[in-house]
Amino acid sequence: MMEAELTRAISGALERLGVHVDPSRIGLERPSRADHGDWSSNVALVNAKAAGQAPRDLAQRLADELATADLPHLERTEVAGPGFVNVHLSPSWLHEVLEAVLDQGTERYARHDLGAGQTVSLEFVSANPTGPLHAGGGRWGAFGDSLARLFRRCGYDTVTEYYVNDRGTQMELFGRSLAARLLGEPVPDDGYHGQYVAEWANELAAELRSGSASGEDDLGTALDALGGEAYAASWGRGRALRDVSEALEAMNVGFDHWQSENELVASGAMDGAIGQLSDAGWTYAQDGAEWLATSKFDDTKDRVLRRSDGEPTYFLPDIAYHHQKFCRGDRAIDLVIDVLGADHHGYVPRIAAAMQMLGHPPESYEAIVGQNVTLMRDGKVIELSKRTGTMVEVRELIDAVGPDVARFAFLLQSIDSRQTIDIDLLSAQAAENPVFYVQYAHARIASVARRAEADGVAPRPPAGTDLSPLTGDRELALLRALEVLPSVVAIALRERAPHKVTTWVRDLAAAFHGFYHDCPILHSDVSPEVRDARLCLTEGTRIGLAIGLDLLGVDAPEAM
RNA sequence: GCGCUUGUAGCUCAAUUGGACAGAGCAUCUGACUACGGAUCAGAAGGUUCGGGGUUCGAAUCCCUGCAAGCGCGCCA
Repeated sequence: MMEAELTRAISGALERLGVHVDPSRIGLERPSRADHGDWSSNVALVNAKAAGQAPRDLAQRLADELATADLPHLERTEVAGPGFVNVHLSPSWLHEVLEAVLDQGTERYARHDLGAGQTVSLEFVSANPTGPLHAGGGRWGAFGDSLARLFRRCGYDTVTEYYVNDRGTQMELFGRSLAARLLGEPVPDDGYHGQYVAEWANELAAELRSGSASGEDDLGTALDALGGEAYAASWGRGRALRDVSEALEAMNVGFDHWQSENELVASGAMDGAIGQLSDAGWTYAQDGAEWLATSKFDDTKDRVLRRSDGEPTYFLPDIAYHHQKFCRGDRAIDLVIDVLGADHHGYVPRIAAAMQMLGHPPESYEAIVGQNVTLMRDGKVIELSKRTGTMVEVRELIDAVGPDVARFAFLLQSIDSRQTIDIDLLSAQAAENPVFYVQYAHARIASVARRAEADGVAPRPPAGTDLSPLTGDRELALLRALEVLPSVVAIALRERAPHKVTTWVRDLAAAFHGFYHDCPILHSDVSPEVRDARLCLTEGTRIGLAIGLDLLGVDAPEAM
């Protein structure tokens, strides 16, 4: 808001100086150093050459012109460094920010309409339904879910989805492994060897026994009666999905849509897609297989759609799936996003190519590729292996440290950077996890509110409280932190970087703890005017923390 | 070999995407209210932003190059 007014003022001042700059290209930022003012612009620096003036000269004339402009809260302007124009405002501008925070509350503050009228589909996790979710998968759950929350807060109609690869070789192997365990036979070499397979086989056995009329039939015939390995596979699919969804639910991650590959194929979507591709002339036959000319786009080579034995590769249903994501139900999706691990990045060019062949504009499909998680236990890397069955389940991680610590840990750093999680180290240091620092700030505020209510002073910050007493360094720092939230939300969305919210929420908590330490609120020697203003600031902070923690999918506790 | 991603304090990571003196948390050291919740606060120490060139008012960020790490390069998924 202030930013828009400043842009307008600078633009007007430049016009009066005869320098024409597109308002959208006027750079404005909040300086990191307090003595550089509240806002700073580098327009003079950037446009000096075009204006034919020395940067500092232009800056000085702009600063002078700006000083005479009708700009609310303006205290003074100055030129600094190579040609920055720094703007110093009176604290009243931050008091207005706090008023807006209190007025708009958790629902409306830092909410944008950037995506009004647009729909987005976000797919993430989509781990094969052949076992429990690996702890590394938690990163995609936390990231995808928080990104979806950012999209929603920015006004996008958002659908989250999980693709269930319940068809093909891996499912067959899974069913065979489960059946083998059930019958006490050796698990195939390339099958699933994890401990969970044995446990699930026991569950299946119990179901088979209780389902059979006599209760004594041998398991082999009971299983065969239901469909043998195929039944084991489909039973196992359901068992795995229940496990996965419960684990994600525990981390506060949910999906709007679970898309089964089997159902997709059965619906004829795959045939429709391949028909459309061949009609458009993008397919060709070679060596008995059917190919898609993805190299006509960014892909390095063409890809097989249908093997020479007639079976579709995984790629074909995937195309059909992505194609239909653009038109789920009765509404068109403007943007389809896949969140993928680095081990799948090679897959992006081919699916992007296929989407363009099907008539979707290039910018309507986006792949976010994140780095995988390395899991450690007591300082040693754990390689997950289907063969030996070694893995760490998210469930174990959540059980060990709790959902908030786990989720915060996943969202602590950029998705571009590799993440190492040592489950022992994280457990041992769970109490020092930064999430508690933030939650503690929220709980403290709740505690202050309770105390204030018990004391009968200002049950809640009354509207129209005079905020002008808020001029101390700690108070201003806290106000500044609050002021930034709307742009943090917008930037985090634009950069697809939920971790920026994590960084911000820690900053806000730090500013609050500092304020709380130095600025008594309810002490008897605090005047009612100061007390009320500080109560307002406290409530505003609570709103900011609640918004940030909600975006991160982490609880904002009233007490700890 | 080619491609994608990454390289920042002892460790784990940030850095308003080209801005001013690169910041936090752990870990180390030193301090702080008769507690509105000490799960807090203040201070100290810690840096050739992997090396080398370049672009410009200005580079951790962009370009070139070298080094190192992870991942990918199937009629597997």
